[in-house]
Amino acid sequence: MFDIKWIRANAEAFDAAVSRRKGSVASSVDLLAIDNRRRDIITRLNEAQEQRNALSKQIGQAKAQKDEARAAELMAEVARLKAFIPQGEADERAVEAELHAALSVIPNLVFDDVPSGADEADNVEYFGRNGTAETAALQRAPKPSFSFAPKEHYDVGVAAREMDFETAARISGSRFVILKGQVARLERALGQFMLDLHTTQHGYIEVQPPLLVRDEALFGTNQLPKFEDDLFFTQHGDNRLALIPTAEVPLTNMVRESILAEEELPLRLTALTACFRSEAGSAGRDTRGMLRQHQFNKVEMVSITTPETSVDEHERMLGCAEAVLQKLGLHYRVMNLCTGDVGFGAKKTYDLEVWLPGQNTYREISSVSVCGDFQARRMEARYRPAGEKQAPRFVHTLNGSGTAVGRCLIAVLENYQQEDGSVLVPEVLQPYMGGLKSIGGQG
RNA sequence: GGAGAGAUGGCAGAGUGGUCGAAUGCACCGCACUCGAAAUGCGGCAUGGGGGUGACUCCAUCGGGGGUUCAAAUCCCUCUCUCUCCGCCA
Repeated sequence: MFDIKWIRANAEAFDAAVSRRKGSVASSVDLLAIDNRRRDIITRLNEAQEQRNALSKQIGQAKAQKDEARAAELMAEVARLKAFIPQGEADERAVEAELHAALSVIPNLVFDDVPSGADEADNVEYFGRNGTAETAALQRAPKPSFSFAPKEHYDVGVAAREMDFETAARISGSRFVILKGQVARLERALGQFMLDLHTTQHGYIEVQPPLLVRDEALFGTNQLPKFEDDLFFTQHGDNRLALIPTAEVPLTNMVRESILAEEELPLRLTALTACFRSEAGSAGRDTRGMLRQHQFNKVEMVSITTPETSVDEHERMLGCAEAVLQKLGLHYRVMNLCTGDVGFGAKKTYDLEVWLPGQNTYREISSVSVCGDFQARRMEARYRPAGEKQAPRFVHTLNGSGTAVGRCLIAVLENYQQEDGSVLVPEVLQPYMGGLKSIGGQG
């Protein structure tokens, strides 16, 4: 959400930055035209209100002195203004709504170090600050090699038995899955492992948030008004609640309409929740297997920071997500998303793409974004800087998956599969699996 | 689901139609007193918007929205939320 005053003062910079965004048609000329109308209406309305207030005050004084004649005279005078004020108020409401609607659909401006590009093909691999392909490789597992042709996750022996799409479809339709037995337990182990890692090693506070949220919360994290079609809604009476598409929504909105003390920042929150997405517009894509589901589990991280620290926090959060894959021994790469691929609310996004040998490709498993004050403005989330009499400032918000549990399950199944259809359990998950070193083996 | 009460500044809490953006207390900041601190005294301390180079000034805001009135924290409608009691329930 943009500040119209900032656009007014930085019109050229705004237009230049907006033009880097694919398909964005916002122009400062149009916005400032609305703003000029708005200010004109406000100025005239304020003048009329000022007169009314002054006269009303005199009426009060006249009545206090029992001067009814004088009061009646003044009341007649102020009656003239009555014709204008309600109209002026209505005009102001209309033009404020118009401006708000126009500003609501403008995507965030990206940082200068976001590469220009049209789509994901133009994303640039990232090796960390001052990092290189060599230094990054030292921290990451290499691509696994196989003495047989690795299968896709749904064909790996144990998964073929315990991943049930047919039954799920009978109950709920396409893009749902039922996990059973050891595969279900492995999924649970992954979620527990990630949550424990972030809470004990990375300083995040564990949260169990609501999974159903209001429109206002969705506006705060930019799902509304532009991306309503991607959501599922529940209906009760005349009201609706949305099923969260990501825990980013409730976690980030925890600070909405509040003024935090600077000492409370950074505020780091994490949650393991189910996520629900309609996947409108992706019909026919990734239809086999559980890569793209209407419902999936995800561990989400959210950080609320001061403006000065958000960029560093972004790198830190990327490291938190990477730690998950490093400890699981999964090969991956990090992509700095180009202007055409960065999400609506982000100033910059890193995607973690895990290697899937069965598909012989990298697939997104985590997305880590820094949003600046974009969401904070939509939520009215501020903090009061330490020190004397400082005015509140908007916080900065960041969010990242750490990581998508369902997709991580796929990665484990494909990367740790054995020729006999069994799957080795990564060492860090074994405590969560009752010490099992492998699942789906004979006996 | 039924009945009732309520929502006021960072917090607590007055204020039931006119000079109220709002008493008082706490917290916080500054100054005085003090070797220093505590205590005490004095002063300051909401948010958003319009206008002005500026000192400054005007408008709006007492949970959200709408209305009555010359004038609304105060009256009416509505929504949201909180609390109490009853019922039901994981």
